[in-house]
Amino acid sequence: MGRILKYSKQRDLVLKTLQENVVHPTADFVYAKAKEHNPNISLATVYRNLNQLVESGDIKKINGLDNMAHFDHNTHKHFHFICTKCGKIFDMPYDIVPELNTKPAEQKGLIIESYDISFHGICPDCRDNH
Amino acid sequence: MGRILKYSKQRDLVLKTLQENVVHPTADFVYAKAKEHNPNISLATVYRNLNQLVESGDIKKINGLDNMAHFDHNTHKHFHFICTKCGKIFDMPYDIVPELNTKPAEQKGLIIESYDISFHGICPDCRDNH
DNA sequence: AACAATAATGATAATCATTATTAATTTTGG
DNA sequence: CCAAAATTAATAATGATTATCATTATTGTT
Repeated sequence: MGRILKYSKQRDLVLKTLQENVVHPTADFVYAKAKEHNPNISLATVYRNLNQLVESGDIKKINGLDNMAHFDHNTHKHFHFICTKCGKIFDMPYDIVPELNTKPAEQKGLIIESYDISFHGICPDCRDNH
Repeated sequence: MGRILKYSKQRDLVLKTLQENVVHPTADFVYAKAKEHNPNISLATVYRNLNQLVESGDIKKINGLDNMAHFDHNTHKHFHFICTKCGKIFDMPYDIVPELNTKPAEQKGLIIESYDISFHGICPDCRDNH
């Protein structure tokens, strides 16, 4: 079981930093932003708290975009669109995908509990600015 | 542009190793298997050739499962099911997902070029062997 | 308010997957 | 066979993330 969490200003700051940034930042970005409010905060503390917040379900981790983990304060079910030019991440509504036919999976004996979708393409900025 | 590829026994071995293993192995696994046929092959050579084969479209790279890249000799369009217990990866047919409604994305100015879906759940083995 | 138990921090070392470097070898076309 | 260029093996380097550890902060209880 996870150990009992005690309050900490740093964890609070990490969470607020994530919530105040619409982007889907990396640990490094959160570290830089958090430092503006607490110059003494350590990178390890940011990593530790991000992981704890993921563990507790307060935020989500996004893997596989580049070689860094990104973090998302939006815990509602949704998907992501990643621009293949600039790498920025956009949210996509959950209902873009209709009900799936899980029969083929069930026939194989697979029990589907969830699914993630990542869309790839070009964002408005990269389309317009050539 | 990519440079001209010359034949190499090692690249051949890496590709064959991938094709002969139904699993979706990591570079480490390919390295271990390839070593059985060529004990002198280097890990860097395996990485280099895996990346070249991805580049040339002969294989695909799967990111975001764990902290390691997995490789897939199946270049047909398909999705993946990852068992949350054992981590094994299973193929899912492409037609499990019906046509998507891309209107919401287009209204935001996003141009969708492709999408990946990863299913998560329990595989038959992990379900049966409790 | 002081105490004891334990979680959290900051600083930094360690880890681990992947990539870069480089001298020697292999491939390929002429 | 030759020369140009790609490939290799071995290993160092990189970069994100995690572990370690002495010190500090939090929390519940006297």
